[in-house]
Amino acid sequence: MSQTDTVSRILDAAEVLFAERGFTETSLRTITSTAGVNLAAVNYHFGSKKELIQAVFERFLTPFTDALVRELDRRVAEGQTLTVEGLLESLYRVGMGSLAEQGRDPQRFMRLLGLAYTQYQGHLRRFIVSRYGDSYRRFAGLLAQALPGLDPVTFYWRLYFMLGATIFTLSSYDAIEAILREDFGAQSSLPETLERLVPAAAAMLKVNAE
Amino acid sequence: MSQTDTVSRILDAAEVLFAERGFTETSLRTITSTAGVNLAAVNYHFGSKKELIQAVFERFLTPFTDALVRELDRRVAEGQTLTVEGLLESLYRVGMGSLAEQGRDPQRFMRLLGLAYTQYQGHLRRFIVSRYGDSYRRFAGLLAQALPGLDPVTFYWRLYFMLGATIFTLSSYDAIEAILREDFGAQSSLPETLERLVPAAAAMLKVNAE
DNA sequence: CAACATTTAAAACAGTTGTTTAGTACCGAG
DNA sequence: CTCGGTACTAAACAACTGTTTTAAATGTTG
Repeated sequence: MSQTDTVSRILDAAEVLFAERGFTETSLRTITSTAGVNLAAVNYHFGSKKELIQAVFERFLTPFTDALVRELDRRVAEGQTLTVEGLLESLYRVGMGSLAEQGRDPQRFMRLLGLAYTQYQGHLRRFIVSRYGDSYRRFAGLLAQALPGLDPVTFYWRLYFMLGATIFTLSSYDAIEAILREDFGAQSSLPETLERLVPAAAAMLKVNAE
Repeated sequence: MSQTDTVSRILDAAEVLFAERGFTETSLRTITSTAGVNLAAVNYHFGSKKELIQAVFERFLTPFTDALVRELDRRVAEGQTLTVEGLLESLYRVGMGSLAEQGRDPQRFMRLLGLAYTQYQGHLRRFIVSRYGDSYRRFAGLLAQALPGLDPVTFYWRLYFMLGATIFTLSSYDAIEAILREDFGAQSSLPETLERLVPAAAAMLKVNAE
């Protein structure tokens, strides 16, 4: 079993288990046994549980943010006028795309993002902000440009409202979808939900703007 | 030290610590030592840690939902026409009020609600749904009435978008407020944030309605 | 092939977890 | 005063936590 094999087997197992139960609720023994590797392999390859958690996030935040920034750069270079809806669509489409490429589950990604925000793990938030803050500000800046006439403080609160709606909904996607299917018999896919989210979030951002 | 004293001291400490760090990250020893009571008192009075968690939620969800339902009943009985904005205002005002009455911190309440949704505690979600599902449906029903012409599935997704924006934002209120204060020097209070949230959430709910 | 560094393995480590047990202090009723 | 039950406490319990150590296996390079 080569190194990359063990490392990625650990990451795969950790990603799934963390998303399912959270960080503290997932022991290294659970991770290594479902990954089929030795317990000590985690500390050997990653150093500590903390660093394993960060590695899990890094593995799918990096391709995502890279793809997002590339997409934004492309659209700006082409001289496109970027609307609020267009930017949200880019965000969601790139998110789906960059994950689907790797055969990764987008909902798992969202559950992890939700955990990163709510859990008591100072190191994680610090890690994410320091590593991906630039991409975040790039997106936020373009979104602010598409919303002229909005004072900055209001804009940023709404940005958080939007993030909340997105992360919260998608991280509980399975549960919500199950409830709606039971009550209305109507099943909806993740892309459909994002199609509902774009105009709703855009409307929220645009109140009193322009 | 009377029973009620010990019980409520435990609940007070648990509420603060759970909101701060989460459930698994808070040990019974931390709770009992900050409460100034014996370790075994938790299991004696509550049975288990699980039941302590539920008791913490019960203690402030019950007055909140009771007050909300009373308020909704009152407004319906008076024959008021309930708008989306009016309903959201009721929700937020009652939330603030019923907590302020008891001298409880509303943000802590929100952090706990956020945890209930994101943490891996099946028993908690089940407990909350079975205990407070009726009040939830009462509010959702009135909100749906205020949004005629919206198909039920779209309505429910938007309801979750709204919940997400609310819970996510308010549960990270301190962190967000700190960032905005640093970047813009503008400090905002919780009521101000709710005043921003009402029109934004209402706009999101109302897209294409009526 | 030999020598080296990398990787895996089993076992032990020290610390923490929630829970239980056994016993003590208390307090009002008979 | 004594009894019966409630409230509390100290101590121990067994299980589990992340991490480290020691040794064996493996692969790579000269």
